Amino acid sequence: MSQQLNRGRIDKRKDILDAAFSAFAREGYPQARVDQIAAEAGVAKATVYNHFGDKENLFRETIAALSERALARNLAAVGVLAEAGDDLPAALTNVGIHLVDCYCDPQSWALRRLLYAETSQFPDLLELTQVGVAEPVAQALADRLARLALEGRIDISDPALAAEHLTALLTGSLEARSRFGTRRIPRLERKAITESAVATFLSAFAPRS
Amino acid sequence: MSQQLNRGRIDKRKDILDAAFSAFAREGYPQARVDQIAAEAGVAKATVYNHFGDKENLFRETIAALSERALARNLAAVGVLAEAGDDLPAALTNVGIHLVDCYCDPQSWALRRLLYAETSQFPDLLELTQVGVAEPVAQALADRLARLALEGRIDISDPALAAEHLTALLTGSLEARSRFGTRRIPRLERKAITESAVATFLSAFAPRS
Amino acid sequence: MSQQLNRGRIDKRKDILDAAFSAFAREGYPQARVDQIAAEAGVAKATVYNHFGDKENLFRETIAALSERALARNLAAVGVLAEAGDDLPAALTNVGIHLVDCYCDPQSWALRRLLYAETSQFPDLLELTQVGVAEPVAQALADRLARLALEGRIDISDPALAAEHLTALLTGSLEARSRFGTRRIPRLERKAITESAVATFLSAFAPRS
Amino acid sequence: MSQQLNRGRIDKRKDILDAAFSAFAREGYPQARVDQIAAEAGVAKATVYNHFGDKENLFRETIAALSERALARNLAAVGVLAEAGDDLPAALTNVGIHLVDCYCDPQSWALRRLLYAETSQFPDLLELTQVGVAEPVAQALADRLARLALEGRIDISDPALAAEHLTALLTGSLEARSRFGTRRIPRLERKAITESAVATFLSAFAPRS
DNA sequence: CATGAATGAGGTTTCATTCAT
DNA sequence: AATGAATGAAACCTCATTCAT
Repeated sequence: MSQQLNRGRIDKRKDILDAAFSAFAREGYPQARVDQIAAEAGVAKATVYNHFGDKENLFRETIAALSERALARNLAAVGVLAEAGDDLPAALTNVGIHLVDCYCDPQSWALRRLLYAETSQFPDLLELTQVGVAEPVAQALADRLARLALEGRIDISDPALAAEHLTALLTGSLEARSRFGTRRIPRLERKAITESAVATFLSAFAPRS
Repeated sequence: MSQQLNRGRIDKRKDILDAAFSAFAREGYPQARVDQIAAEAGVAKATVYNHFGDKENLFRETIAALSERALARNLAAVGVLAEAGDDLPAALTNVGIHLVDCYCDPQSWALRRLLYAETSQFPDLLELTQVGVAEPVAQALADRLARLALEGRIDISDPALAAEHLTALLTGSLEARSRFGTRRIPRLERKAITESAVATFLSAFAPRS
Repeated sequence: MSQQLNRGRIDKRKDILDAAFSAFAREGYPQARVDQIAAEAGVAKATVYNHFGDKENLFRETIAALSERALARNLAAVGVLAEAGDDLPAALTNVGIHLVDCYCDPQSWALRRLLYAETSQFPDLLELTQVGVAEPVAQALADRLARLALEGRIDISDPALAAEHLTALLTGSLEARSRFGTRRIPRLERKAITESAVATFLSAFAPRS
Repeated sequence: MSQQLNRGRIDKRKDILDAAFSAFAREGYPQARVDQIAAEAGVAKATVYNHFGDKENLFRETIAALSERALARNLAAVGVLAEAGDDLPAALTNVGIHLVDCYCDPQSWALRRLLYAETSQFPDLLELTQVGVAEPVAQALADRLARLALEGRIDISDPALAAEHLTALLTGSLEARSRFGTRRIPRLERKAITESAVATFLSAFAPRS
């Protein structure tokens, strides 16, 4: 079997996953129809079953792929804090904007919606994303804040808590403002949200001179 | 027409709504079966249809009932801030605990999960809860904070923003900690969350003496 | 119980029968809904059952009422031949027009459609209308033609057969032309049909001078 | 793809159509149950839906198949008039018998009953059979009669009208005699009907010597 | 491996009918 | 006698899944 053929197979697998994501995001897990996924992927229904066994497993793999992507994007966002120059508010605002962008990404909303919806049916997926995405990101953010604290640029005793609060301030209003991911928040509004969140955060954690 | 009869009707309607909530919360809208709702309510399937027309409308009315209850509970929680004595941190902690309790109420989680899941199918329900629950509660909290600001006890220029941030700090970590409402957060943990949120909030908005 | 009350009951019964006819004619027997009949009659569904026992019997009584009316109308139509003056073609045309009008009456079409449709389910109704409507009318027409034959004005040996042929010539094209009673045939077209039918009939049965 | 496979598909489709015709003819459209059709065809219910989409379309295709067959049979019947020898009455009687046979064919009755019954629900089917069956047959018969008129063997000025009248005389009494297709008319009776119809027709349209 | 056809299980909804008042 | 509420039976249709090719 030539690489050509393998590529073909892999491509087909990817097509199915893409179609599955699209369908699950649009309709939710129970309402998404395997027929439609197959059609959208341009393959026969049975091919979907050949590749993924059953609908449940197709869902699991779809979620796993989304999680992987979400982790990478969020870590990258947190990473921009590494290059914090002298201007701390600007650096925090910068990372904040990236985090908010991640949070507002359509795929992120789709993932969150699916997790919310299928929490009772697939408790393990929740575990997966908590352990595999949320916690590493929180940890990474806490690490960065700890570094800033060590440098005396902010005054926090519990980096994990500070990270939690920063995240809360950044994302707390997005659910309502984006109507659960239904509405796209304009860039300027996102910027304002971020800036006020960072302002409050710095007010609370600014080092006492 | 005896009161007996009317009572019977009302009770039956309520039984169905209760069973519907239970089923929707447990299985989600698409997976909840009308058969099962009827059985759990102790009525014939057709009776459900006599009262509610179809499954969709039954869902709508279930959500509406939940929203009404959620609004009342949240407004009551915010209301405890009215009796703020001299001890502002204590008063904020008190209201915080009540708000966190509302947020963690199983019915609240069920409502949120259903809204998340059915956002695309029922955009109007989302609107309903935003306008009918979230906004009034945010408004009430902002009003209270404005009063405190007028009294010079906190230093905020934008009460709505302060309310948003307070709420974010209080509830931001609940999603992860309760595993989307799947796990019950112990009272002590809820207290700690509230206290740290209030501490950060006061740090940020304490009046400069 | 005053006559007033009896009248009320009778009226209610008649209302139900009218509504039933309307529904059956519009939807056919299986598709007509008892709910709708009750609603259209302005009574409760149970009242329909109090009066008529069940849907089947309601149908039977509706058909019986229609048949009665159809018989009366058709006999009246044939009756106009009694006053045949000197002008035989005119007299035949006159009776022909009346017969065609009867045949094209919306209620007649409704009755025929219902009988056609429910022939297998209600063979007795068919019998009823054959014996109770079609045969008496055919007989009456045959009698009139026999009288004309005796008077030497037409040359027929078998009056029943002549009646059959006259009826066939008059009504044979109505099914197609009215699209099974769906389309209203204009008066002028009905007149032309009648005249050509009578012309052919007289051509065939004119006495050889 | 072997012929075996294609054959299988076609046969299954035909089986379903046969079963559908049988059920519709027996019970009428609304009372015919898709379950039963599937069972009678020896396939699963879903297979019926795979092939025909829904019950309504299955009905449409059933009617279309019946119409096609009816057209062929009727045109063949009219065709026998082409071979009219010297004996005109015999030729007309011959075609008459064939037309009556067509009319009395159980499938013809079933088709007529279904059309009568579903005229309001499926006006297009009526149109289909009028334009696709009744009119071509009438036209063909009129053509034949026109030819005979040209040859001076009958005296008609309007062939279409003559065809209409001949048809009416032939079929006018069949509805009543066969009890709407419920009773089988014996061959001898059919012969007598035909002969008397032809006799009357010829009486009316015999050329004046 | 990919596919088209087939299927069994099950879900929503409707409707004729009855019961208590 | 009249009604509003309740019900059981059943119908149409869908969908995840398998099988033969």
